Amino acid sequence: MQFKILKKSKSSRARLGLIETSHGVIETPCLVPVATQGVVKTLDSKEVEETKSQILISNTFHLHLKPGEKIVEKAGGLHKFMNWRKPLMTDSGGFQVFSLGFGKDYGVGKVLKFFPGKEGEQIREDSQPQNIKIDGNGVTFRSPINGDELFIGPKESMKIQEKLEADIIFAFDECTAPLSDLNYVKRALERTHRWAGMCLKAHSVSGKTRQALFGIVQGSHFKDLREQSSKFIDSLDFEGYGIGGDLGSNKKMMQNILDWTIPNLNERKPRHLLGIGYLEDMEMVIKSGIDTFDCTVPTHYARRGIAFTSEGKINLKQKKFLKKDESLDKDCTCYVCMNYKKNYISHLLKAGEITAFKLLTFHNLCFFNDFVEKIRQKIKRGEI
RNA sequence: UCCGCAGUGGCGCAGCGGUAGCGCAACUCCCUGUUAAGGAGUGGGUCGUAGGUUCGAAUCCUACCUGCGGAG
Repeated sequence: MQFKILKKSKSSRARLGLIETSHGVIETPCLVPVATQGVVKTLDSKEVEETKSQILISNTFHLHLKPGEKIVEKAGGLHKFMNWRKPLMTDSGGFQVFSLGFGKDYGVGKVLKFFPGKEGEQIREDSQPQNIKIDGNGVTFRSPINGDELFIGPKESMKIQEKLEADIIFAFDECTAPLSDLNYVKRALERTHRWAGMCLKAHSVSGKTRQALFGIVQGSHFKDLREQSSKFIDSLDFEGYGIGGDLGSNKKMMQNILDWTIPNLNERKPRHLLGIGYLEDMEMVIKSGIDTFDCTVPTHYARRGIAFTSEGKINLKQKKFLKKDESLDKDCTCYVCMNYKKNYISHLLKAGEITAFKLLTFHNLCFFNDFVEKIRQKIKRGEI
């Protein structure tokens, strides 16, 4: 992998760049659609390409469980397996430490909402999630499929990701919950940092040099820890960075966290923001210096019946859309907007037809990719 | 014409003496490295009509209306 910076903004940390991989070139800043199980839900790979998506991210934990990395390896790697010829990332399974652990226990996401209600609850040092066990070597999960115990640590994650053969892979980390207290996060950060070293070592020994390994910065919403983590991860020999973990309880905090982190990272390496990507977050995130970011929102919300448009989100399940004989977005030129109307998509949703999800997923990805393209244009023109 | 069954929120039903619930639909909100075609909440009924019995009736009785089934 090679990263070339084409232009740096004079007014912010935004930059235009190219990430070159053996499966093609990505123009950054860039949205990374989520293909957890080796598929962007409801679309096939040809359709995803038609949404102008440049790179996808799949998941180590999910593909390890089903179908297992050996199957993917024998099929010729994930690109071939899913018939996706463009670049791919795999996430390390570190997010599942959170989502299947404390995230599940407390019913929270990585961006904390309604902080007042949950203020009393704190995850303290030495506490463990109910369903998984975290220790210095890694994490013991329970398979959501059959309840089997399964252990994933840095070495295991690397081994799985190498067999999956994505172009960019991530170090195994512990994504902490936003309710974690300072002492918990300190301990978790020590683990994540130790694991980062182990991942680098495991990956270099295996000789799979075609894959770029990115290290992940953690530290929750604590300034000292974010600074410490970004400096530490930068000191290691990663080819790029992921910024993960909880990102505070509001947009301002998210920006602060990026401001504490990004200045400490080598500017010649790409920076990926893990799991963030509401439309309203994008410009801020890019101005903070993020090159790529993945987010389930365009695809996930599509399956809730929601379309993103230039006039905001609309919920096509609402009865009123049965009477709207117009495209999802008047300015969008995607295949769905050129060929289908709100009334039909609304009808499909109400009839429980899966094609509704496909049309909405396709449009949302086009809309998000267009949105980022416009931000790239703004950087090019020197506007941000 | 007779006999039987049924009429309860938009729809489908439960309740069968102490002044109404459920599912679906509707509407609102939530989802940010996918446990996710998921979750939370709100509104809406003078219980076919008219009488009667009773302290009290959606619940018992009578008549009528409407629908379904059967007989002739």
